[in-house]
Amino acid sequence: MAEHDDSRRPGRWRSGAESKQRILQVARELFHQQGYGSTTVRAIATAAGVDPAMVFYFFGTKQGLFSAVTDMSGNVPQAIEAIFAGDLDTIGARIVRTLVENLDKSDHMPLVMLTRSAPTDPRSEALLREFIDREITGRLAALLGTPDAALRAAMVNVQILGLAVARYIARIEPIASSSVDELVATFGPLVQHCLTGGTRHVDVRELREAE
Amino acid sequence: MAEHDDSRRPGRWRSGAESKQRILQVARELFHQQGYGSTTVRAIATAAGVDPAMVFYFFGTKQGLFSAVTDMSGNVPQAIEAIFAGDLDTIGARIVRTLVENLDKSDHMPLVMLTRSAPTDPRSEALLREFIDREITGRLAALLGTPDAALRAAMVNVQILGLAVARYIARIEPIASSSVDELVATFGPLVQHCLTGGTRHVDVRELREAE
DNA sequence: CCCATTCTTCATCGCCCGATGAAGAACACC
DNA sequence: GGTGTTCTTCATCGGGCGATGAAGAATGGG
Repeated sequence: MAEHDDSRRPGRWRSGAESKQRILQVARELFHQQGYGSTTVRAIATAAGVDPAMVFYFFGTKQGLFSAVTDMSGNVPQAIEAIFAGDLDTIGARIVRTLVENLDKSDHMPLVMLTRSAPTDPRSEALLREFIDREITGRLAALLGTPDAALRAAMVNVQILGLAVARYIARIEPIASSSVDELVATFGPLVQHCLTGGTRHVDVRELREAE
Repeated sequence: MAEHDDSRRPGRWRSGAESKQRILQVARELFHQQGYGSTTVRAIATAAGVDPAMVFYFFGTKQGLFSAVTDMSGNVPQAIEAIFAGDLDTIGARIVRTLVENLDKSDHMPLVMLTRSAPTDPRSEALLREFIDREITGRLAALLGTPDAALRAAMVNVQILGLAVARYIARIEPIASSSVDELVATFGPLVQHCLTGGTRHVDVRELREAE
């Protein structure tokens, strides 16, 4: 991006759809890096080689652009689908691998974007909560079927959020510069333990009436 | 806060130190709730019943105020000290309890404040990283003394960050509305497992040459 | 009583923000 | 070749931001 000079004159330049795509792509990147509040429409427009007014022409408001960007209709649900396809014994590693691989691509995967925006933007906070509830907690709870499923899913959520923040936001070592395989080796078993590990402190009566 | 009306006239009103304290207190609260970028000096001043210029009079810049607020010279290190005082077998529960109790007080404890600000403020990101490195990773690594200590400490960091984000930022259920005891019961053993659990994938040779 | 110091207010500056509205340039169609 | 639609630019508005500087009011010391 950023080759937007050479004497632009008014009038039709690109197919419109192309400009829209450029804006979307740059917006994804900047929102991903800086979150909603700290990303300005003008910065997006400049980086996309486009007049700021075009952003409003295509998306109405800044929030409209953000909604278009955080819209989860891409292939992300597909990746999530693949997690729950395999067997339960190795789902921990699959969760960690899918998470880190998708986040490393830095392309879309709105989770980091939302996590970055949630602290300052109430809308993002709600979106993040809904996303996790729907795509993680819900599916995990359904998969497990045990009465402590909600609790186990919550533990996995903590792993996911902690991993995302440690690697991509706070950039804590050695998490930040570990390879995907190393992270899977470290946190895969941990997540697995959260889901299918010993009953820990769970009341036996609850388990009995569930099976 | 917010009773700042009744015909204020220019001149000396409070002891100065009192105004400074009011500003600090309100700033702590707002930074804690909204992070650095989304909290305005004007909002702090208004909430403290004070002219915005006073903030700059006392603290120079907005960043100066933030530094004063995030200064870790209070009793927080003391709370951390208590964690490492007890024995290693129950340190997991102590970590979780201390973390949640301090965060619930919402008074200072800059960890959430920094976590909220880190996504948008590079300074906060650095501060957060340094804080965790110094107060958590360093101490844990020294306490364990094993070659995989850094890795285990990193796992604990993920737990801490994940717990903080899930409970205080994304507000994911049932983490957000659990009691302290419930969280300790759930995550204490998990943290303990990270620190003193089975060797998992760790090479046996490394463990041998450490003991 | 005066004066220096400390605290407080006010007016304002310059900047960047999100957003609007009009006007112009390239195209498509007939 | 005119005509209407689509895309693009430009100028601008209103507003909030961080920050500054001067001036005014309470205080305390001599």
